[in-house]
Amino acid sequence: MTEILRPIGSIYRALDAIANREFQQVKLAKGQYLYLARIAEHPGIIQDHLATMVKVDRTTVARSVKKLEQQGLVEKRPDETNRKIRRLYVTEAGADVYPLVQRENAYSNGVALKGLTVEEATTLATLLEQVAGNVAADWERVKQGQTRHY
Amino acid sequence: MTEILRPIGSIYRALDAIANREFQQVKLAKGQYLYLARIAEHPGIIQDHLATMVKVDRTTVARSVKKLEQQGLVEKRPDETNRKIRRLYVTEAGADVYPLVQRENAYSNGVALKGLTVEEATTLATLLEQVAGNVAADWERVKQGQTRHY
DNA sequence: GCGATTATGTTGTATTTGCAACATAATTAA
DNA sequence: TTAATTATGTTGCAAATACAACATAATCGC
Repeated sequence: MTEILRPIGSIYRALDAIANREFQQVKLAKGQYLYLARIAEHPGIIQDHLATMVKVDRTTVARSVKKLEQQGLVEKRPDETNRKIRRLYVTEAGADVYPLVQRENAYSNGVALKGLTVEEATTLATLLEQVAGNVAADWERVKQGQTRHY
Repeated sequence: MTEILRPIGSIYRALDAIANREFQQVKLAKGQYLYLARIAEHPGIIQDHLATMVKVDRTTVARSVKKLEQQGLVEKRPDETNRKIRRLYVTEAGADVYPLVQRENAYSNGVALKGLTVEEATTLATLLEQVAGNVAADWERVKQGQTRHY
């Protein structure tokens, strides 16, 4: 069978390391750029959904978002009707940092796609979305404690 | 520009989390499956090259491999001519664990490719290899301390 | 309506991770 | 040959990460 996991791993680890290093300049800790961007793009999202969206452990997201809050980049607001959830929004300061994240990500994306035609890039994106969909279900199952049987 | 980084991130984090969880059964700590597999496939590889290959920080690889050694899954042998490097090999115990890593990875790969035709999978793999190549150079530059200019 | 289950959030704790900084062998340059 | 640079390896340390366990609000099933 065609192997796709290894190049995906290489691409991810390389670009994630670069991103984390770059964002130290704006005092973002490892991983925080991910959450900041998603919150900026999905105002009012709650932590658990954020975790599911990015596929990171709930408790990791919880602590990282708490830190974003302490840094004044994100705020948690109570919901009108649901007393348990806290909705997430970027603050003004957070809104200032977000474009830097976008710019870095766009740059990395450009590096990644260098030498591919527009059609190739589109094909790649489409196939990756499909794969991401396939994998999401498995992740949620395992996160809920189910074990695989080979 | 077409966005490919996010699905790649989702796929990676989801499958990496699953893999790490599965491999707890064979007492592999987070990340160790990566190194064990590469050492099994490249007998005699040295730590630094392993780090470059998988795109993980040198010092992280160093500690993870040290632990593999302490667990008796990998051994470090001196080189004939070079007194500094230590060549890595899987032990018999390590050779027993390696197929389990292969099996899990193959399973995940299958989940990932579900619903894609053989041609689509091949296309995807080819494009991903190209992207991985593009990204590798950037990673090494940043790891050597060079900063990007946007 | 009420009990059971699920969803959401938090904290404790052990571990991995990665940047700095260092040590020294090997290689390159002069 | 020797000095400078690079390659390889390690350790200190601060921080992120993730599993387990818990708390409680919300929702579901009856």
